[in-house]
Amino acid sequence: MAETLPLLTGSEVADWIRERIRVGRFVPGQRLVEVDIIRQTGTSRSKVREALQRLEGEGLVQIEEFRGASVKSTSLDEVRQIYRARVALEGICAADFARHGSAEHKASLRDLQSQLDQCVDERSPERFGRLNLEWHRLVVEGSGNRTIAELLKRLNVPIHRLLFESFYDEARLRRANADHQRMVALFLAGDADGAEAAMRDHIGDGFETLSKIESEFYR
Amino acid sequence: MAETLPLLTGSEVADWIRERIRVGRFVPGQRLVEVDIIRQTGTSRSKVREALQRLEGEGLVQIEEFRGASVKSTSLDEVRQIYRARVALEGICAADFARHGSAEHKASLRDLQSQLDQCVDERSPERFGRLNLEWHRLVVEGSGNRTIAELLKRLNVPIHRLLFESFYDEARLRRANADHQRMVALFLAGDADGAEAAMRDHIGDGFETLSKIESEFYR
DNA sequence: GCTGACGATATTGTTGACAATATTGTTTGG
DNA sequence: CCAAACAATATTGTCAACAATATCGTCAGC
Repeated sequence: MAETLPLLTGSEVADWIRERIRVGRFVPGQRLVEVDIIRQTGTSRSKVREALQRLEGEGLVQIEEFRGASVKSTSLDEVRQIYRARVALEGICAADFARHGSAEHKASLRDLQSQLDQCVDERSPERFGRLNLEWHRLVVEGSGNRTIAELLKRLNVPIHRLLFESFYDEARLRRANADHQRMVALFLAGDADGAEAAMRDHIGDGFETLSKIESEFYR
Repeated sequence: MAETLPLLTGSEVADWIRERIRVGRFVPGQRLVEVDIIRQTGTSRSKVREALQRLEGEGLVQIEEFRGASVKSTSLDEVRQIYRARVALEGICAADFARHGSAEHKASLRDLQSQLDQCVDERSPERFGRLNLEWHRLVVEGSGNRTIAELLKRLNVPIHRLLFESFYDEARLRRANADHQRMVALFLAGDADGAEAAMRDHIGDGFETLSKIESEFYR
């Protein structure tokens, strides 16, 4: 069960830690003690230190002198800022995807959408959450902008768990899926402005829902 | 002249390297040999290695095993992607600044604009370039979104020198300043949609100019 | 003269020991 | 019992030595 595989490079250790933060195995505020990570990953200290420095560069952990690394906590206002960035970036990706996206990408998205439609009827918010991530990732990929894709990947790490929480509200789930359906139609029609506006509304809505959730997520 | 001051922390060494990349003292493709940086900064090897790993996390350098770090070069297509991200992010900052920006921030921007106006008559593209950076930074700061500010700071590092080059074209400089003047008016009037549209056009124009410049910048 | 093999040097990767600091536990005086 | 001073431990920061690999120069053979 526990993945105590021996990791090789410092970058892989960073991936390992990032993933654990993403899924909530390491929670905000938690201290990341070097020895513990060495035990769990089977790597050397220099690799762990390298990984932690990398993650600090990404803004995911903070390092205090002689006190070590800890998972950075995210305030509600920071979540708002992240969503504002998402509105801007995914909005423009939606426009670019509608305008320049390949027929293959658009077909993939349409297929994915039909899977999402099933989830709504089956009442499986977990699965919906996963497919939802994939849906958004596909749009960004289809826009052909890897720079923005990278920015979004980083932005999403701190809010990953929140995203899933929001889909336990079924009304929100249904509304989100309706947005998705509408956007798929706009993508296929090549309506860039319409797709961008719809994406911005959709993500804006997402934050509205999120900010109302009772959560001990914030500091 | 040469700043061979002894730097203390690894993070400071990273700042030192990043600044030298930004201003073109380290050019794309150039190898960053640890010993050289140790000599120039007066720090130890572990600090330098820490700095380089951090910078790789930021995507500014690439590290190959047993071949060390080198400044990552930027293709024209990557510049395009960066500009697409800027269009999105600075656009939304413009809207937020027009909507929620403080009177103080708006006054500061108006003052800065008058300095820029002087530059146009004085024909000093270097000074215009510096003030232009400050102008954009001020808008983002005024929007109150530090997350986006951080993203933009990173995005701008690889294109910093290109930005200055574009203002040696006087027509471009005059057009840019006219854009700025128009936007300042929109900010003061609180016209969020107008400000966003203007910012997007302005930055889009910037890329158009850039992509026409003959430059050995790209790989 | 050219090419490929070989060795010398340069550069980076890794490990371990030690120093500096923080954290925790204990004792002592009130 | 509480609090402050002190001691013990844990944790991180730093450095230097060594190993692994790449790069460069040299030379033999054709």
